[in-house]
Amino acid sequence: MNISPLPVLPCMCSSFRRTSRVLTQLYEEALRPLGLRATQFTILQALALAGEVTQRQLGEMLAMDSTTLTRTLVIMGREGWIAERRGEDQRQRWLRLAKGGKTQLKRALPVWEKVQSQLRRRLGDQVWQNLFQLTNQVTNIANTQGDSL
Amino acid sequence: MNISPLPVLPCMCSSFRRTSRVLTQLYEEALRPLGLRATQFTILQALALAGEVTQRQLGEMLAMDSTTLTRTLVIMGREGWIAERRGEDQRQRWLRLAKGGKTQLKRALPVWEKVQSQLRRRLGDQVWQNLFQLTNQVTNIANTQGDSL
DNA sequence: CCTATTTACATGTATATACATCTATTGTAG
DNA sequence: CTACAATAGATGTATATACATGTAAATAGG
Repeated sequence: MNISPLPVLPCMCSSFRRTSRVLTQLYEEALRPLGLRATQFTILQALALAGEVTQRQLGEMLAMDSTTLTRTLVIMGREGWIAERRGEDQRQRWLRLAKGGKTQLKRALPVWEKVQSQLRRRLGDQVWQNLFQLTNQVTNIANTQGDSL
Repeated sequence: MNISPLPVLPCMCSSFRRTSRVLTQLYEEALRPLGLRATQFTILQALALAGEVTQRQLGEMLAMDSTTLTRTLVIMGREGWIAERRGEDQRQRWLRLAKGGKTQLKRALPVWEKVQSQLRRRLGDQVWQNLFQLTNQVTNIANTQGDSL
C-alpha cells in the first residue's frame, strides 16, 4: 500500500537526497524501456541545449565532478550517443551529441514530458515554478558555500 | 572562482539531483573528519529518532530500497554503529543504534548543525521552511505516482 | 629557453543506489 | 495439513558519485 506520508527529516541534505531518490525512480521507470538512466538523459538534454562543451564545462553545468563524467561518458560513447574531439588545448575533450544521441533524445523527450506534466499537475503550477527557483537557489548557494578562499 | 550562476535545468529530476550533489558535497566535507558519509549520518539520525525499526521500515522512512540498506548496514555494523537482532518473524532484522553509533552521532551533531545554520542563514528562514515543506510534498507525491495498481 | 606550477582528464578505490533474482520464512486457500 | 503465494532480506550486477592520485599538456617566472 504505502499511503502513509513519510516523516519530515530535520536535515536539508537528507531531505533533498530522499526526494532525489523518489524522483529518480519515477523518471527512470519511465525511461527504462529506452535503456536510459536519469543521468544519461540529463547529459543528452544538456548537450542539446549547450552545443559543444568541454568535459569540465559540462561538469560545471551539472555540478558534477569532471572525473565522474569520465565513466558515464564511456558508457554513452559505447552506445554511440556522444561524439568527441580534442581541442587546440590537447588536454580538453570537446563533447557533443552524436547522431545516435539525437535520436535517443528525440525518443526520450515525449516520455520525459509525460512524467513532467503528470508531476506538474499533481503539484500545481505555482509549486512547480517555486521548485525550480528554489532548487536553483540552493544549488548556487551551496555550491559557493565552501569557497572560503 | 566559480561565481557564475548555474543554468536552470528544465527537468525537475535533474534539478533535484544536481542540488543533492552540491548539498551532499557541502555536508560531507564537514563530516569527513569524522569518517561519516551523508547517508550514514542520515541513518544514525533516523535511528535516534525512530528507535528500533526493521530494515524495511527504515527503508520506507528514507524512501530507500531495502536492499540498498543491506550494503550500507554492513559498513555501519563493521564500524560498530548499528546493533541488530532477529524478530519473532525470523526474516526481519530489527535495527537500533549501538553504543558506538550514539557516540558517533553525538560527535556529528554539532558539525551538522553548523552546516545547517550557515545554509539557513544564507537562504533565510522563510525559504528554509518552504524547502522542507516542498521537498516533503514532492517526495510524497512522487512516491505514490507510480502506484497505479 | 627551462623549470615549477597549474590545469584537464584518466585511473584506483570506496560508497550509494536500484533492480533482478535467490533463499528462507510466513501467510493463505483448499 | 499441504501446496502456493507473498514477504524480508541477501546477493549479483550495473551505474552514479566523489576524492586521491597519476599523467600529460599548458602556463608562468626567471
